[in-house]
Amino acid sequence: MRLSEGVEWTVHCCTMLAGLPPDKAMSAKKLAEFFDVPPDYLAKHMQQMSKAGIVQTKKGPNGGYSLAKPARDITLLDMVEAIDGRICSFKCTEIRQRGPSGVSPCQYKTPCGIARAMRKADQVWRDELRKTTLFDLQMIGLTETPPEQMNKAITWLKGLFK
Amino acid sequence: MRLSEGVEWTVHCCTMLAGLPPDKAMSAKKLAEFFDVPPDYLAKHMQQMSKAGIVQTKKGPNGGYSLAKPARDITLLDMVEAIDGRICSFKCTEIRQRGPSGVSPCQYKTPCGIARAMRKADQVWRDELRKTTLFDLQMIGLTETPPEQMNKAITWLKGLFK
DNA sequence: TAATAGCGGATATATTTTATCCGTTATTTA
DNA sequence: TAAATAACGGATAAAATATATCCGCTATTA
Ligand code: SF4
Ligand code: SF4
Repeated sequence: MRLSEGVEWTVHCCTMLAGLPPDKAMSAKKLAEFFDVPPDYLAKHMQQMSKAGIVQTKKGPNGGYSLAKPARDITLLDMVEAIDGRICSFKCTEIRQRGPSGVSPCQYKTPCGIARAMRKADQVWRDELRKTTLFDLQMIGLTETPPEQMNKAITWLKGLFK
Repeated sequence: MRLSEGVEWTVHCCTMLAGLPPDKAMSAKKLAEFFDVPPDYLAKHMQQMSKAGIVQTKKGPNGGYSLAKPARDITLLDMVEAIDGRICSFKCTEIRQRGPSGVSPCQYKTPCGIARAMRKADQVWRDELRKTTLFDLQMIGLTETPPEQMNKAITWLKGLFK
């Protein structure tokens, strides 16, 4: 019951992209360098973000990733689901149909109470994630990032786009 | 991001125990037989339920598991946490401290916005699971279980306690 | 035309989940 | 009192999943 670490990576990447000058893109390689994570693996994750329509891509030199839409229109749920999918965290293996008391599948009309409660909880979890947008995260980052880190990051970015 | 199947098993087992005649217990072996799951593995899970104080145990012949408290006082969350633990589904690896912009750990005073939003979502998920009790599940089971299955189950249980 | 960059598929490695086994202690029944 | 039952804990083993790398391909830019 744990989110893949790719979620942490890609959300950070999107926050980075949200702060980029307009019309600028950042390659997976550079993102990986900035966050000190495995470049090829991060690239895989970013490709999922691309397929999910969260980021857009540009090939070739000076290409890379940029947001596909305004940060206000990208929710934390969008990013989580792009990496970890939309399937409910509870997977019913229908054990009620097995064993000495099992009867034919057609007699089970509805998902049982257990599955319903689990799905409801999964739903409220997703609803909560939907409330936070990338814009929110960007604002929090801008106000809470230690000044020293902010300066270092800006310097590093200037070197990138010089 | 998936709950272990032990959750499904043990919740079913607890529902079974909730329906048992008072002063009766059911062994892991019998529970496994009823639900057609691996006996040793189910036993491991039931031991976790025991450690969590959800079920009580009795050794020796005619021993086994029974509820440690009224079904109304056992929540779905209790059972989920007994198996899958209480740690938040989002694990932050502190990548903000790495790479060319990282600064010393003491400069990060609060968990960042990402971690906070994730923990909040985790919280509402647990809050929702807390709303359903074993008693609720028992009632739903009693009203929704197909009659044929109910009869088979009762017959099987009579054989057990004859 | 050379270098860059995303993409998809194949593969390797690590970690976690699932499952089994065994020796121990406690309890009941015969 | 002996034999059977059952929980418990620890040690593995097997399977599945998550993590990570690599390669050839196409598109784009300078
Ligand atoms: S009773 Fe619910 S959780 Fe159990 S097997 Fe059926 S659908 Fe799954
Ligand atoms: S910014 Fe948040 S998610 Fe990212 S490393 Fe720090 S605490 Fe973790």
